[in-house]
Amino acid sequence: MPRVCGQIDQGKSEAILDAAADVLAERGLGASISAIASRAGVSKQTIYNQFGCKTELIHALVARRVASITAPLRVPGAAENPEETLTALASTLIAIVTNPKAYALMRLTVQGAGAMPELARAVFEAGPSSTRGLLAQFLEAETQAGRLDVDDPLEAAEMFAGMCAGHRQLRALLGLDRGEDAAEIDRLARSITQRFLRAYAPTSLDKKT
Amino acid sequence: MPRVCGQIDQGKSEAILDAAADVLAERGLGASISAIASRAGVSKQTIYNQFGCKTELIHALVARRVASITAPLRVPGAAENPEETLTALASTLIAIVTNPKAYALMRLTVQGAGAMPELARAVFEAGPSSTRGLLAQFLEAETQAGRLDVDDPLEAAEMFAGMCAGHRQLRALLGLDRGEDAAEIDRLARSITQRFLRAYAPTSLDKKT
DNA sequence: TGATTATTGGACGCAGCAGTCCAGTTTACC
DNA sequence: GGTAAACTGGACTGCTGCGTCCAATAATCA
Repeated sequence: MPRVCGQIDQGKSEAILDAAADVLAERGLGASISAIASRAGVSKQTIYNQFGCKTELIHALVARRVASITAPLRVPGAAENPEETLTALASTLIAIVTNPKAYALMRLTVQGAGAMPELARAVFEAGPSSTRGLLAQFLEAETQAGRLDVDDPLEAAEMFAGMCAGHRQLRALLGLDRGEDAAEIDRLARSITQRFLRAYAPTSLDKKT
Repeated sequence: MPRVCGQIDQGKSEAILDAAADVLAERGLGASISAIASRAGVSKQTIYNQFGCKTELIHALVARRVASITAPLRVPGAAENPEETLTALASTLIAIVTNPKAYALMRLTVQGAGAMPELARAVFEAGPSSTRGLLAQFLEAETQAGRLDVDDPLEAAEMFAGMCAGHRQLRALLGLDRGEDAAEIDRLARSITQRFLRAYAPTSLDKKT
């Protein structure tokens, strides 16, 4: 059912990627193209017409997913109040780590790390790595403003991210988690932020609000 | 070359597990029994004689590896000085996270999480989960002794573990890391411990040593 | 030395999957 | 209505892997 001659059917393309995401999440990288085609309600040949090979399909899927997952990850510019900024970021990080789509993607990437190292690197750079960089910039600015005392911003950013991830990331990758309550995420985010601020508070001054 | 009639050759058994560890680390769960047999210098049939099927072989391998990896993970009893205890634990945790054998095992477990969920749970319980429990006990004791002020020991233990793991665990799982310098591990462990102690220091008292 | 048993290596059956091919059909455009 | 393009679905090739089978071999024990 081609809508535009000489052109690929965008609707089918999306349907294929959606189906691929589902099936790959369920069965891992070993999922067959036939299974994806069935799920998408599409012929196997159509998938090959549009993506060429399985690897290309996975690349396309990952690119789309990375974009949608990392979208809320913009660290706000230096606000007056680092606590609110960091709490918001912590919430986002925890939500992402425990988000089924995100860890399905990450599990896929771990599985394919051997066969497609470029993909592993791309996912890491687009997600965790770039977030760490942005957070480090924020921490550095706060330090210059005298509201924090961070000697090594990258290291501190990594600690903050690690505190948010905890074992949740591993549990999610191992399929042991069924998601986190929104209220619990909020509580955790506040707790983490408060501890982090104590750890990096300027030594000579009392901590304000 | 059977050494003892009616008995399985233990030496060969070990050789098979060693080879399986290598080959599975290189090629992931998709590695073939033939490849493992070749590496072990053993016939494929011998593997089936001793382990029955591929799944059993992997279970045996994982059991052995988990034991060897988690061996150094005993948290010492409450020492007089929490800083030394925590620094030592942080070093161990970082070393494990960046230890090729450990993350090869974890990658394997993540890959097989779909097909063998019991194995995923067992690995998680034996490793990260039990460590967190031990650390939580230590933090609770230190709190009762007045040297720390930890309201939620399990949560704090998870934060500590997260600070140690950082992105290193993910990088290792994705095959982006080539291990960490021993000096760097030591420096990191001290840095993490100091920040953690500041975050959880008793509020009304100055921090000693 | 003779009996027993594990090991070996190669062949085999079976199954699943990547990717191709093609005849027939549907759809869009002119 | 006619044409060109994409889609369908099913058959097909080629490959790889699991797990089995078996005749020959080597090592142990009595």
